[in-house]
Amino acid sequence: MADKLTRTTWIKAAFTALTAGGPQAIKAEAIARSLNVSKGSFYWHFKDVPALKAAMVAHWQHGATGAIITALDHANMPPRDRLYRLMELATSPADADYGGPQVEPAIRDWARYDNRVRTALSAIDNQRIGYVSGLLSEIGQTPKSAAQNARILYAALIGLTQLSHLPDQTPQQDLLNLLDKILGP
Amino acid sequence: MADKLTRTTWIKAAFTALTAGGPQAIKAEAIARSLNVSKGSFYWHFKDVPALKAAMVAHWQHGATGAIITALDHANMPPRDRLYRLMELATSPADADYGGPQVEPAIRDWARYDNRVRTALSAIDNQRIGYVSGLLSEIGQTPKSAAQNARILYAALIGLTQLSHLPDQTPQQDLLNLLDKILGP
DNA sequence: CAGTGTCCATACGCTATCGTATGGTTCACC
DNA sequence: GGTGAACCATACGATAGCGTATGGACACTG
Repeated sequence: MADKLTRTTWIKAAFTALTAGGPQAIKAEAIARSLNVSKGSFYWHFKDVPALKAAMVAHWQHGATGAIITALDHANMPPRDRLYRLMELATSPADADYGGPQVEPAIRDWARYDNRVRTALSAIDNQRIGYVSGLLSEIGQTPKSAAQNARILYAALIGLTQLSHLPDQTPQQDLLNLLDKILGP
Repeated sequence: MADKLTRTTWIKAAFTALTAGGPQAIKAEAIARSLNVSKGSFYWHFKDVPALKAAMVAHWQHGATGAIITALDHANMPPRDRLYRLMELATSPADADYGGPQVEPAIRDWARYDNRVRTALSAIDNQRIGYVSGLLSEIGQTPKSAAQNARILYAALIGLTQLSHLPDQTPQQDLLNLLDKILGP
């Protein structure tokens, strides 16, 4: 607690604030209070609040790229199993590095009101959809239907995550069931 | 322009602000400026800002209930055609009454940080999913798989709406294709 | 034409947040 | 043990938003 803070400490605390209160909760003094320091510390590490936000976007974009996908590529699995595993990992709350289990929805919200975030998120979305589309192509689907099915799978994942507050929700089961429909018998 | 404002005028302007800038953009003075009046007008029509927000939620919840579904129920269609028509209507930007074509995503974001909005949205979500589930049951699906497929369809709809910024996006085509997969041959 | 209610403008105090300026503390290093 | 850099606290002015208080413009009514 008596340690010096680092830039990354501030970024993680900012993500915590983002998931809890939305983009408007990224405020210098509020985050400073959550870290038990004053905002004098903040303005030493960052030029201003926009600089913190830019650092958050860069940090997230960098981390969201490889985490799951690279782990999957190193696993020696056929594409079909890799898809099932991907759906399982995607529905497990493992975004813990960025301040909470619900970082992505908050990012997606943030992107609606901030062009820089939207650009970063679009890049990530395209990359992930492209990856899934590639796996579906390996299985034998045509490029066109592979791309479409990848969009559907990814969209369902996003939607199920947003609906997870509903009672009796099992996003993982639903998603695996959808994958069965898409892969066929 | 010289007309007197009404409560509904304020609510619609507030929805415009919501879709453009998010929940934190619902500010009395800012909306007053967008209406070319002073905030003295606002505090005559509403007790305070939370009262405006409550009125917005009530207004949206009331309108989001029947619009499409009641129109469908009055149409003499078999359940299968009704599902196709529902998917078409749901992907057409017809939320114009609430201040823009992207009200629902903004509401969904807002719900993450406001319990009252979350309650209202959950009710609407459950109602819609229940309706779709009912249609699938009429076709012959078991209650369990009908409920699951309804969740998947609705989740895909939400996700595709959020991904609509991607290039070459045809959410409607993707959704109809998913419906084919769910309905079977 | 006096009275009353509706709708809005203006002015005020209050609080939160921003960014800056300035000084203090701690530690490494010579 | 003196120096300088890293890190943080405190104090300040400026701005924005909230809610209130008060009065003015206007229409309707008797």
